[in-house]
Amino acid sequence: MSDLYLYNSYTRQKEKFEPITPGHVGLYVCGPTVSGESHMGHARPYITFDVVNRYLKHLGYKLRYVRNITDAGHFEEEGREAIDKVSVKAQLEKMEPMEMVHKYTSLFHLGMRLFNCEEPSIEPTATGHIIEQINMIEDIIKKGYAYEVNCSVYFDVKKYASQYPYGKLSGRILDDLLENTRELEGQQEKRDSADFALWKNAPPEHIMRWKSPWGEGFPGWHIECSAMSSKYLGETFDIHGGGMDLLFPHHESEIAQSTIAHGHPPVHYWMHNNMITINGKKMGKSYNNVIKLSELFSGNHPILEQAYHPMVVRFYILQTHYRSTLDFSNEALQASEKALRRLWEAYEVLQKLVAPSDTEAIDADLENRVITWCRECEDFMCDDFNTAKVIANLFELAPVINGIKGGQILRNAISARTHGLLNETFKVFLEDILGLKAMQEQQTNKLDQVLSLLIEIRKDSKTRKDFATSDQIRNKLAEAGVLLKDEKDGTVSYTIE
RNA sequence: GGUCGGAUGGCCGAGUGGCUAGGCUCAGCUCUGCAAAAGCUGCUACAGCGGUUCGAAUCCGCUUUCGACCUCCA
Repeated sequence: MSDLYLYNSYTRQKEKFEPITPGHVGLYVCGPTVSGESHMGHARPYITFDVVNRYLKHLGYKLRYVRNITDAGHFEEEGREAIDKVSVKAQLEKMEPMEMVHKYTSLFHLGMRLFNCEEPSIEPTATGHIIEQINMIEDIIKKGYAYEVNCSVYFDVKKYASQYPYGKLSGRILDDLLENTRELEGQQEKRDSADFALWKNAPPEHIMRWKSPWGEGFPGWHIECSAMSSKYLGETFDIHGGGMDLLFPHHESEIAQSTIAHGHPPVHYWMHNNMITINGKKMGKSYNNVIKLSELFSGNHPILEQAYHPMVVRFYILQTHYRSTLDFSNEALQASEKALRRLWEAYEVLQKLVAPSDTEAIDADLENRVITWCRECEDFMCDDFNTAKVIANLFELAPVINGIKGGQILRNAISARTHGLLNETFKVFLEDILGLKAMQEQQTNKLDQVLSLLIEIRKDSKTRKDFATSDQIRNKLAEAGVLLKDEKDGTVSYTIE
């Protein structure tokens, strides 16, 4: 097993990954809040950690990957806030909470499937773990680090900070937080502004509510992840992932809660992906600049010049290192589309290439370069999941593949063994690890027969030098999105856009 | 205001001391009936100013500038 190094947000440096139990990894990733449709920004962590999940498996680890669904708390469907406050009647007309949660969970799952993200091992919901959360809160109260006020429970940050390194993960200083003069709801109840809610009393109009030792209410913002991660991964687990914007207060609070409840910090390695920006600004609900996944895939959004295939978006995200910001633009996405298409075609060419018969390479220099490019992919992934460099190397290999096919490079320039390595590298890295797949479905036999006929007719007319007919066939098919390619060997292939 | 992180060629985007990132665009060439695709060639950048060093995009300082977090937020 190669040594994997990953950047730990907690220590702010790359560290060698050492699992708690040899051969096993516990991975927890903060999942979506299903009060609205996922947008492009949400895609980043799920794709990033899908690759982490895939790569850890590739390294031979047995993985338990837990990603929660936040379906509880103080949320309302997007765009409905105003209506909610207008009247009780409006409330009767709107969806049941369960209905809304179901709708957006389904949409989220659809998005994940389109992105070719593997399913987590466990996908626990917050509403399914109210009891676990209540138990944990009771435990924290018992230990003296939480207090009840007006049927709500708050975590005593000041007390915690006097004994534990509160703020270390997010680089926060407690005194600064205490000086915070912002006026927030429920602030008066807290002993200190830095305290956070473990349980909140539900006002009469609040639709999601559960009985608890402190009255009817709902869990606080951070407790679900602590309760569910410890339930399924243990009190201490290997990797916790999420977006950088969750560093504070979410993950900082998770550490505090779990540390009190269990007596030790919950996580060995914290991983955070950076944001997707648009015009330099973070894409987010509060900025009103989101592009929803359905809009992205349909092109139905004023900013979008076209629709983008999920694989293009995935590829676009993986072309950048996960800890860098990634700025959205049509230009960048279109460039990714072309790049992916070229890379994928090279992969398909490679699969059809006849392996060289010789065990000796004619071109020793090329042989060595190919071997190096292939081998480096593993090193790049082991260096904090550098997918950008992996992709760059695959692009180094693409001209070799195309060159062999086109005859510019001799078939025996590389050895049979290296040809095998090349095949293996593309399969493993492109498909298994980066999780990319073909952008179009396999063509049906019928369509293939129809196209074969047209290709045949075109070939005849070309032989007769009737270029008007042959060009008409090619142009009309192109208009329909079927591109014909005259290959060097006289055959004709087609691709469908 | 506090904390943290960026500023790389036409665009996107890797890269922590010397060695080519890569992609897209653009130009030329090869192949082709023409095209497309593919291949080859060309395009040499690191915000600014100082400093350290034999040598810096890469280390240090300052300046300018953008952003994230500090509130729900992937």
